[in-house]
Amino acid sequence: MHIYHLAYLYDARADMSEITIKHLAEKLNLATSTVSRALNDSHEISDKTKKRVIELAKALNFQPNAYARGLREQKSKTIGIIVPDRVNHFFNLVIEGVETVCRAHGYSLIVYNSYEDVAQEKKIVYGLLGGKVDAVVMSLADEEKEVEHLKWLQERNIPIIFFDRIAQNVKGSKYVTNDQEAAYIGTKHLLEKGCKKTVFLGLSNTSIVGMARKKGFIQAHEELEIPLSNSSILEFGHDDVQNQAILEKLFYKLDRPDGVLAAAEKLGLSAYRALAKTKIKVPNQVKVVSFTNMQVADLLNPPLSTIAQPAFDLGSACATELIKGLKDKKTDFSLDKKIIIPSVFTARESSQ
Amino acid sequence: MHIYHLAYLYDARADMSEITIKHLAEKLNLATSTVSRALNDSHEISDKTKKRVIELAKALNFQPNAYARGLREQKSKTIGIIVPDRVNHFFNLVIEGVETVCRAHGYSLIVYNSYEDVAQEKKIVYGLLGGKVDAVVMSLADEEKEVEHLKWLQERNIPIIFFDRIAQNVKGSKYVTNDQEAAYIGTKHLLEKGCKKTVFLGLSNTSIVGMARKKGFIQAHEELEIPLSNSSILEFGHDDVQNQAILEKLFYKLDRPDGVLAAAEKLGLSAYRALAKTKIKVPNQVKVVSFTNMQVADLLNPPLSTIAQPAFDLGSACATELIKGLKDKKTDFSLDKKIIIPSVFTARESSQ
DNA sequence: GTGAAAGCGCTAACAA
DNA sequence: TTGTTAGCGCTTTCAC
Repeated sequence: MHIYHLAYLYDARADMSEITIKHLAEKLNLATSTVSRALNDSHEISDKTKKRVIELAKALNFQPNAYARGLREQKSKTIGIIVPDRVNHFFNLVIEGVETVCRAHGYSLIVYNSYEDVAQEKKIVYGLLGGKVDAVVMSLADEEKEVEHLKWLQERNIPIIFFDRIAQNVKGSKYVTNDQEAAYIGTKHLLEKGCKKTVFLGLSNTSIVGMARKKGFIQAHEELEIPLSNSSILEFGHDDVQNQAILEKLFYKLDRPDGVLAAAEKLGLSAYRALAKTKIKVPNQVKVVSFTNMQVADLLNPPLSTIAQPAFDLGSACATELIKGLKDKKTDFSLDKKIIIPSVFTARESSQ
Repeated sequence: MHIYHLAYLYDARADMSEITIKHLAEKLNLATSTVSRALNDSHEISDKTKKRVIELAKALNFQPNAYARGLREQKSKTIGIIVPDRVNHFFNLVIEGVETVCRAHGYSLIVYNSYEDVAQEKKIVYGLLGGKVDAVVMSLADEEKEVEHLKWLQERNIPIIFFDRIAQNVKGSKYVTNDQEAAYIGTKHLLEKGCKKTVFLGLSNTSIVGMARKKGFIQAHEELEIPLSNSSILEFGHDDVQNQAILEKLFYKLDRPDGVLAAAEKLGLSAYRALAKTKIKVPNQVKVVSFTNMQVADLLNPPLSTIAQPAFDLGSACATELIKGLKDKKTDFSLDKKIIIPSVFTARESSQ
């Protein structure tokens, strides 16, 4: 009775569950090792056997168990990407670039979201040690306070490639855009168009990206010998409503700025909303240049000049180096180098 | 002092690639099974031993090997989500909703992108059989031509929950928004605002979502007894440039439409661009309602009325049901049911 | 050209 | 309460 019950379960399992190499081997009267070799196109297996094996595998839709293979091989053919904000369009484009290269080389990609939180980032990184990924592409969660978890990962021979918010105190390949130069170009645009009072809108985190952009803003003023007051560099938090309120106040003032460089998309939009809301007709008198990747900058009126990062290219460049290195196994990923990919500045003038 | 001891142990293992349960067991003079049980907080292990084990594990930053565990347990504590377009903002919000619930329950999430391509989707699904995920949340790649791969997955006891572009011929839980109703409301808005000649802009795929929106458009006209000509239902491909050209032509005509319902964000934007480009001053005479999740609709002029899907909620609802079912192991995921979460219609009027 | 057997790291049934 | 052992599915020596 008990036996029948078990037999029944076994049969049910046999049809319903997964096909393994062992099942194939039994059906074909071969050893599992032979089947494995045949499926991996080993040269020591006869063409005839290979054909038999592959045919049956296809017919039964055999899929190798990723975990068994990963355990045995000690690698996963998977790379991980850690971004600070999964919903952000910029990072999505980077991810798409990475994924495209991965797919082309038979790698899988797992996306992790650090929510701009170092604690979360650490959790992700240490979890990665479970062998889930062979390598990591990442943009830091926030200000670079802690790096032990990154060094730890590298010591475990899991290479890291950094992009955008790169680490300063960890060696490795770093892919960035020309943030300072781009901010410089954007600011010069404002100044050359006649802006007399420009402001820089930055997020209050001390991210390397924000710093670079601020430097570019200052650099342009210095070069054109235009004095900058303290009130020209503004810092904002993450609360959009509050930010907009501050900006509205700014634009209501009589000595309001006539040129704005926004170092983040959300700040550019907040500035734009604040301008739109000012009842006195200032919008057209204030030029805005914003770092952004949004697809609708050309639809706004007055138009928003933009600095767009080459996100997709950034991602595919990272992945290309990574996978190449993973394959030849000779690459030294701790080599410190920086690759700069230029942003695209688009000036848009009001038609009115 | 104790700490120093642990640090010493750490150094001793520093060159070894990874810490395993076996390493811990040796250091502690315990069996691997004891260590395993201690780490999993088994009740049959003494508190003292537990403490010793957990302390060392922490000090060495032990991380269990995900592949070994997955292989042994035959489950991965991971769920997969398959979306047609990873870069699309709507799907990103859904993903965020799913991820939030997953994290809260200790599940990992892997995102797969089908690129709106059924062949790609099949590849993903069959690859999933490798045991990488315990369950799947998905929105179909395209028109529902093929479903064997989905049924296959279900037969392998991997539950699927559908959302947005749901399957008609596969049983299961289906989470959707009220597309027909939302389109109906949007269209009625246009008609009540006095539009005499309305057009529906849809993508030419036959997705269930597009169909429902089209139905809503027609329903509103029928209800208000306003006749619809053939030329009122327009279908577009995926080439934005070409779409915009077609729309420009449309708006240049003397008998141009004065109301537009766009069933996809990209079409709404193309229509908007086309309107902005027409030299004759038509923009303000044409009202546009678009399905969209973009964050800047309020910045446009003339304003764009929008129908936004509750993407995050959709995602978290799917994940909640899924994980609950995975946990109690009693849920029948082949039960056919539909959960409708309402969209949000926002009417925006021109201030001019 | 093919088979037998070991072992990747983990958990659980069974022993003690 | 702890130890011994088997085995998840796969690849890879080492035999033959």
